[in-house]
This record gives sequence, C-alpha cells and structure tokens, in this order.
Amino acid sequence: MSDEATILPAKPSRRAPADRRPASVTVVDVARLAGVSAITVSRALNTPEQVSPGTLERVREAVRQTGYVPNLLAGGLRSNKSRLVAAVVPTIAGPVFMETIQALTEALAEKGYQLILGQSGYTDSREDALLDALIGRRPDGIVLTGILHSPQGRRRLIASGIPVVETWDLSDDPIDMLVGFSHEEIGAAVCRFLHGRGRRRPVLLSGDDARARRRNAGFVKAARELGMDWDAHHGVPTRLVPAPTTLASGRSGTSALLQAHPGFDAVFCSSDLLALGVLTEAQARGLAVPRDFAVMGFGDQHYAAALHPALTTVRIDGNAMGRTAARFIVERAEGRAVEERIVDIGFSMVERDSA
Amino acid sequence: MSDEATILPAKPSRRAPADRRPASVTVVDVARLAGVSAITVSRALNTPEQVSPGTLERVREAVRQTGYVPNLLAGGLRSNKSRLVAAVVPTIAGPVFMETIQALTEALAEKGYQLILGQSGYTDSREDALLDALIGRRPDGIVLTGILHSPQGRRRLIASGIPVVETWDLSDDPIDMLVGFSHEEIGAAVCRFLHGRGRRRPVLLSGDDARARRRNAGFVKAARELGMDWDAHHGVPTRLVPAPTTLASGRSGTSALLQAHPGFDAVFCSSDLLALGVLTEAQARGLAVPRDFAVMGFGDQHYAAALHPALTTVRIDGNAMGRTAARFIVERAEGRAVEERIVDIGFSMVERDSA
DNA sequence: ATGAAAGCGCTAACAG
DNA sequence: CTGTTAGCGCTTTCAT
Repeated sequence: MSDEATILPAKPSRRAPADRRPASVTVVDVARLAGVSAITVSRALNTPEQVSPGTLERVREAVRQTGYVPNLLAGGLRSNKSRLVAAVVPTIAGPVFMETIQALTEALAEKGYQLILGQSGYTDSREDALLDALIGRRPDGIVLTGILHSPQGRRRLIASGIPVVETWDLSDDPIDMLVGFSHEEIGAAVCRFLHGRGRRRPVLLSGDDARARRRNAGFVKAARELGMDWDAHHGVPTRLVPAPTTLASGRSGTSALLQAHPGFDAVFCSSDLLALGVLTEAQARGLAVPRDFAVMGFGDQHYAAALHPALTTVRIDGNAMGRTAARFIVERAEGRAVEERIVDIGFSMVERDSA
Repeated sequence: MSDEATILPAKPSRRAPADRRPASVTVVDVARLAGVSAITVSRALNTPEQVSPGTLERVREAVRQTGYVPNLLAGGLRSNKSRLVAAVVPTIAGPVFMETIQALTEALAEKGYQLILGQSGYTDSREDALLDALIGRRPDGIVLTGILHSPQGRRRLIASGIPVVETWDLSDDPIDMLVGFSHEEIGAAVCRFLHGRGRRRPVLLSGDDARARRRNAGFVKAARELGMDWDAHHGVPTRLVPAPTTLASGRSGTSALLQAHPGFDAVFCSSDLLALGVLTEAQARGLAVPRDFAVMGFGDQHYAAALHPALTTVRIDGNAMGRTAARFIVERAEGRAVEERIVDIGFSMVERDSA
C-alpha cells in the first residue's frame, strides 16, 4: 500500500501490562480507521451535531467494523460524570421496593445511566463499608430506599457532595432531595377509614421496622381521638413480627392476636403479604372476612386485587417514586437546578372487599 | 517552613476543569499528609502486607483525617479490573430471580465487588443497547439470568472477552460458564410425581416464556409415556398466559381450563404465583384442593409452605445459583482458572398438601 | 468543524 | 519496604 506511512505503527509502550484481557478497541483505533482524530470520534458519539454528516458516517462505519464499545470508566474519570447511579435498599428480597427499583432502572436507562445496587441489610453495621464502596464509583447520584441511615453515613454522604435522593419517607431535614409520603398520615387515614366502616375494635399486625411503626403510631393516635382504643390494657393491641414480613408471620400473628385479644373486628397489616397471611389463617380456621373481621394491607401489590376476598389496602405509587428520583438525579447531573427538592407523592386508599 | 521545597506547590494545571464537584481528596493528598508517596498509599489500601506496620498506621490515620474514598473508576481504568459485575434480568419485578440476584449481590460484596443491573425486558429489541451500556463499564464479569439472548448479543458478549455466566438454564453450548438446571427434567419429574399420586388427567397452566415451555415439553413427553395424555384433542391440555405470571392470570387461567377441559385432576403451574391463583380460584368456587384436583407450583417461594393448603412445588436453589455464579466470576477475575465451568445444580420436589 | 496537548486518579512496571 | 515514572482511554481546553 502506498499510504502505509500515514498509519503510524503503534509505538510499543515502554512496559506491556501483564495479564490484560485481549486489548480492546479504543477511540484511537476507530479514529485511525475513519481517518480522523480521536477527539472527533468522541464528538461523533457524544455530540453528533458538532460533526459534519460525512465525517459522522465514516466514524459510525468504523465503529461498526471494529465493534468499538466506549470505555465508560475512562470517560467518567476524565469528565467527572460516571453516568452511574447507586441505589441502596435494605434487601431486594422484599417485594415492596421492587417497583421503585424497577422504575428507577428503566427511567435511568432511558437517559443513558445505569444503576448499581447495594444491599444494606436491616442492620447499620456494614452500612459504612457499603457507602464507601458505592461512593468510590463516583456515581452521579445516590438513591436511598427505605433506609434509616446512621449519623456517620449521613455525614459521609454529605461530604461526598454526591446528589442524594431519599425515598419512601418524609423527613424534616433531608440530606438533599426527597420523594416520599407520610407514614403517620397513612396510619391515621386507615384508622378513619375503618371507623367509617363501623369498625370499633381494631388491632395492628406489623413488621418490626421504623416506617411501619410510624404508621402504627398514626393509627393509634387517630384511634384514641375516635374512641377506638378498646382494649383496657393496650388501647390498640399490637403484634410485632420480624421484618421482613412473610405470609407465615401473618398466619402466626393472627393466631396470637386471636388468642390474646379476642373480639377484634379489624386488622391493619404493615404489608399486603402479612394481610394475605391473615386471610389464609382466617380461611384455615373457617373465619369469614370481612364478616368476622376486616383486613387491610399496605402496598397494593399486584396480587392484592385478585385475592379472595379482594384486599382493601393502601396504594403507594412506587413507579412514580422511582421515576421522580431518576428525574431529580438526571437534572442535577446535567447541571440544571432542581426547583422542588421535596415531593410528597401521597398515597391512596384502595377499597375492595376485605374491609 | 524549612522543607517547603520538598513539598512541591501544586503546579497550577494549564486549564481548570469547569463545573466539577468539590474536588475530592486523592491519593496524593493522603500521601502528602502521611509523608509517603502515592503508590505507598495505594499499597497500604490494596496490599497492606507489602507495607511496614508503622507506615500503614500513618497512612490509615491520614485516610481517616481526610475522609479519602478511593476513586474506583481511576483504579479500574489503570488496573483493568473494575470490580464491577453486570447482571442482566428480564425484569426485577418477577420474584423468581430475586433470590439469585440477592445472593449474587451479597457474595460479590463480600469480595469487594459491586453489581450493576440491567433489565432486558421480555423482548430482544433493546438487548443490544443494554449490552453495550454494560460492556462499556468493563465489568469483570456478566451474569445472564433467565435470558435467551439474540445471536448478535451472543457474539458481542464473546467478542468483549468478559467472563460470562449463564444461569437458570442448561445449554449445549454455553457462551462461557454456566450454572443451571434442566427444565425438561423438571417437567418429567413433576409428571411422574403426579402419576405416583394416582393422578391421570393433568393440565398445564403456564406463563408464555421459553423456559416454562421447556418444562411443559418435558411434562408432555413423560405424560405420553405414562399414558396420561387423556384429552382426545389435546393430549395434555395446556393454557398459556402472558409472562410474567400473576395471581390474576392464575385465576382466569383456572376458569378457562375448568370450562374447556372439565374433569382434570391435576394442574402443573409454571410459577408458585400462578398456583396461588389456582388455589384462590378453587376456594372462591368452593372446590377443594387436593380433593377435586391437585396443584403444583414452581419455585418454592417463601410463601409456598404457609399457604392453605401448603403448596407442593419444585424447589430451585436460587441462593446457591447466585453464590456459584459469584464464585465463578471472582475466580476468573483473580486469574485462577475455573475448573468446572458447567454446573447442574438440580432441583428438588417439595411435597406438601396441595398434591 | 476539526485537531493537539494535557491530565482525570490511580496502579503496573521497574529500580533501588 | 518504598519511590519514580509512565500511561490506562477518554474528554477538556485551547487553537485553528
């Protein structure tokens, strides 16, 4: 070939890295093939409007031929934009946060961001290590889902300067941005709803976690105001089961309540799964819902409507929460100021047959 | 200070990057504070056994004081080890893969790896874009969960040179490594189990996805051999519902089967959720399980044992699958050769009351 | 519209 | 055990 001199032989680097994977294609390879400089390749891919149509086509062809996939680690390092968002959940095994995580993942993918996942467990112990591991990736944002973090964690997060969105809760002083709802209000609303249905002797069956306890508190307060604290010793009898809740703990909890506080006419559960447990135990004992007692769940999982009887529950728009969190972070990452940084997405009562 | 010359004033960089976040602490800052070089800080953190105890302590103290969190993008770029693993799932909304993903996340976190998540949806269309986005992060491994990928996707994956683990399935020619089980065998085993229980007129209620269809095929084949293809027109009547399966489609599917193929004495469902739908519909109609017909699920979700009647189902050890996948990838990433690259983790029948 | 040079923060390679 | 130097692959800045 006559023009081989224009294609400089790769200058052998002083030291060859040891156990690397087959050296992958880089911008330079693509640039060489397209007959342009590296930066032009970069622009063709990131800001095509800055490149002439002809060049654009040649670059794209070169990308196709080489199978080039940009190294986002390198790009992220230089541009200080990782296009990575970290999400922290207690555990993905609980179905409660799944809708939020799914919406988040989708909404972010649409904008070219990926999600990296961290499980904090229900304990604070490894939380610090987890946060460091995530912060180390220099994500463009961190989404905290249903988490009560330690004070150190808070400080570390603030110090990192990374945009943070807290979800699934409302707080007086959020770290940064927030999209959630009031658990106290839900408890109160459920109590009033049951009162309106003529129920006067409610009990609580609840997972032992902070947010559920706040719903319980809201319920108890409203019950007192409405004169529904019927049990001499306990006001509103409450049975706590370990978090995360299960169908099994719903059944055993029901048995325990039936024994310790007979005569209740309504159960408010901290999750739909728990409510399904109550329904199951009632059925196994030949009790009829809602005739013998009403049952209310929380979460409006997809199966709630199809249960028999159909479950009356509280709907949280996890999808909206995830999408809003994604929007917040993307706007921040793109330099736009987020006007509203605190959003109460509320909740709604879903009236069906069980109450 | 007399030795200020030894600490070179930071040479003002030729150009100050524009809209960066508050410049974070770097190895150099820590090194300066600890009175050592950058590489020593790096070693103190990554290979502490190569550093003398005294130095180690000073570095650690400096890290503490500065709040230094290593930039893993930079480290990954240089070392060609991202300590990132990508997982591809159809959707995280289906509870089936959650156990696998959770185990994967945990096992990886223990080894200092993080998981990045991609949802392929149940369609192949965006699969290529998704793969590129993930490959761009240069993960140390990719875990494919319950996915039948397009030929291009396969090629791209192979070309990337990244270790791949396929899960939830067995395949004749895996891309790379594999940990799964045989869906055909499960179908056959379930059929034989029902036959052993005296059932002779089975039907299939199944989500419309590739793996479920393979279980069905295994079932139908065994049924033919056992003379259980009782329906004149259909052999083993089959009702397909859209994937992902739901409780509601379990109920409606049951209704449809009851109408179109009355007289069946067993239902094999492609998921526990579907089975729960069958149980629910039966209960709503006053039918008794297993008296009127037996019900079998698939997956052994945590709630299966607590249902009424307790659900007989097929257990898949998602936890083991996730941990094995993690082990494969970590071993590869650490340069060790993986001896066994194909593992059949099998399955087990869980006999309970519904069949 | 395109290019040259520099450097993001870290660690591999080599040297003591 | 510790340090010097270079460079991973990309994009920012400045220049044309």
